[in-house]
Amino acid sequence: MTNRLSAPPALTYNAAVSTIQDVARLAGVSPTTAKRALKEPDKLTPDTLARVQQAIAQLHYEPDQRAGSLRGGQSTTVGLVVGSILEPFFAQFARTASHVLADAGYTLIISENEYSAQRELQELRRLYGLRVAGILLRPGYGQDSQEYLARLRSRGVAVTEYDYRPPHHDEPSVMLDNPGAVRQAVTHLHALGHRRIAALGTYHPVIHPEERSRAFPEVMNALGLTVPAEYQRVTLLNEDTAYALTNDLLDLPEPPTALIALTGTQASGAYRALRERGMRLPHDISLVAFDNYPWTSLVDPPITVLEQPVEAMAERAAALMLAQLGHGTVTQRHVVLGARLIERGSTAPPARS
Amino acid sequence: MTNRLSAPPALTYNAAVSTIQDVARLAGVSPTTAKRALKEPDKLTPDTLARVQQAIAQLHYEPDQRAGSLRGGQSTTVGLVVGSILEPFFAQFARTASHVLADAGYTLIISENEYSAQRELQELRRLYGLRVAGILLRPGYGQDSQEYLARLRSRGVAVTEYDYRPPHHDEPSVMLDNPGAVRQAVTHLHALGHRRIAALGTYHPVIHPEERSRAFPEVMNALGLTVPAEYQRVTLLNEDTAYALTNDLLDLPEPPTALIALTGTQASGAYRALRERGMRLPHDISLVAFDNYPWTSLVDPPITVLEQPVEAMAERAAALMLAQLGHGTVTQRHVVLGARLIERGSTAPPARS
DNA sequence: GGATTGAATGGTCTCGTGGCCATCAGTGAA
DNA sequence: TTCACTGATGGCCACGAGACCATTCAATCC
Repeated sequence: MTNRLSAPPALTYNAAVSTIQDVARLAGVSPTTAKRALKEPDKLTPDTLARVQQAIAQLHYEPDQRAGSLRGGQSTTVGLVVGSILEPFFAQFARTASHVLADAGYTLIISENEYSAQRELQELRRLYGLRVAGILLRPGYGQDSQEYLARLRSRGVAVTEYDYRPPHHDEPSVMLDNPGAVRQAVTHLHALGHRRIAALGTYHPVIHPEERSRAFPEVMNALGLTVPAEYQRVTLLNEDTAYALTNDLLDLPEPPTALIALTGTQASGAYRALRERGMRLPHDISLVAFDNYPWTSLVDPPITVLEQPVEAMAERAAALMLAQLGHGTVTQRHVVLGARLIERGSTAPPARS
Repeated sequence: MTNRLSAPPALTYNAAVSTIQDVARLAGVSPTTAKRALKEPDKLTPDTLARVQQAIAQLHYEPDQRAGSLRGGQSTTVGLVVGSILEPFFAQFARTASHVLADAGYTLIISENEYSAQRELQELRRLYGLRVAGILLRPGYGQDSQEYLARLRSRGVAVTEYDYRPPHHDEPSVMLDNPGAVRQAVTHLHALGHRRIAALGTYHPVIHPEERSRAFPEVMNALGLTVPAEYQRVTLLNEDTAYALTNDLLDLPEPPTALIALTGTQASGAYRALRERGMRLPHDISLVAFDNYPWTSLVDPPITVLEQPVEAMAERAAALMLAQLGHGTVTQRHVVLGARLIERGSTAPPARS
């Protein structure tokens, strides 16, 4: 079991790869005719067609997509840039988009920017190197790649954005109705009697002008409530910062009676903090989480969540992409879909203190 | 906002795409020289090199990988076939493998077989259509694609298997030490005093000869324990069947005092069943789960798990792949890595009944 | 001083497919 | 009979980069 692996003898192997030329030779026709057996079979005599098909079957011929796309035409690959494939939102999005694109003959190439501008640029470069026909992008993480993206567009790469829409962008896009979702959460908590509500998000107006964080104070104000300044901390969107922020919020002299986690990842961090402090849901505090992640219905009590229509979002995004690639048309350039509030056990009226 | 999307005017756009020819023309050298500026810069006069680099920068030239790989050489893409990208094991595997391969200049194309033989064949075809240099495969789901896989190999596609190794396969492979992992779980429970232990797996000897299910009775026997026939039900590996099977096991006259879930997905189904029945862990029953999934440390009590070294597995698999593609060598064709038992709150001595 | 060497650069062909035009045989109408 | 037309098939070139060989020119050696 200690054999050395080395490069396979390419020549020997490649000899077994058959091309349309081989098919043509075996069938006794020209390459052009052989090709037509695949693309325009009705242009051939039934007899010729059968002969070519027989040759194709015998040689197990399968066209080389690289060569096909090289000659002027579009390539059959589409890139998908996600934040992290470990995140169920992105994984589900990738799966659904992949299905829709596969039905139209495209292959999805998934790449992660890992929430880093540098990585994003790197991944966009890689995708362009493969000459993808289009890119489905979750923008906003890598500010620096704006310029590069513009260049890609000018080179005929179709771009569709999802989940976030940067200001001044006019790419076709698919978005969640973030203000509406936040409103649902706040209204739900407000109706239960909560007044001191905090949202775990990022409030930085420039670096990451995240729609949900921006909407939260506005929605609160509309209900006659204010968000104390100490509830609005600028943080990143990951699990650890949500954990830390939750602890900080609960250490305040006037801690919130209800928490809204603006992403599924933050919900996980918040939940961990609550559990470690021995707080009981919903008695000691109420929690609403974005994203209907599997664990939210596994814990006790299950968490009240705002479910994003991930599959619908991916389907619409893929359709927008396909339209740009010349497959079908769509009427709406900018799609906005609503979230669904699923009431479970983590929300209840606040305890009387 | 109701503009119609259609195909971009390809000609206009393509005019903006620059090739090595354009670079050469702008720099006033031949295409060959221009190419050398990228591949063998030390072969050029500093003056010439600078001129070409200036042209490259000005035109934002980036090589077309398709064209490069078409000419005899290997392509720079590698396919990864996973069961489901929603499964954290696969997602983590994909991420790590992607990193390792990217460092060697390869792009990973992820595709899901969704545990279906038909889908797997379809995906393998698609990958071959793109002429990937190699395929990282979780085999065993699609029995039918064996033949196709052999054909791919004979066409020079490198194949590396992970997570499961079908009998009579000699592909380079990376496996978990499944018997050893099962032994760790059983030994742990045995030491706590458990005797009636059940494992959620699939015991079918032909359809899916899964190593873990096969190892379980053997490990039990080695400890002088037997597995009752009614504990060994043939099931699929998904969440719902694990849920149903758990309920069935607990309805038996002599229910197990400890459960081992042989996959992370089955653990989730089992946990759901236990919680719905109001059973308290670890008082009423003990639970050990394969895979250290995020939710297992989020629930109360956290679950005792067998952690797979996913990143190490992916790194080794990617290294095996790279070795076959001629990048570096490895000494071990078949890698087996051990699991780590993480004792948490879901296991304890059985209650005296 | 002519031959030799080697560095620097250029020319040409190839990969597998798609697009376009050419060819050829057969058919029907003027 | 001839011509226009159509259906079936073939020839040729382009796509963009890489491999390999050819060429040029200057420096060096005997």
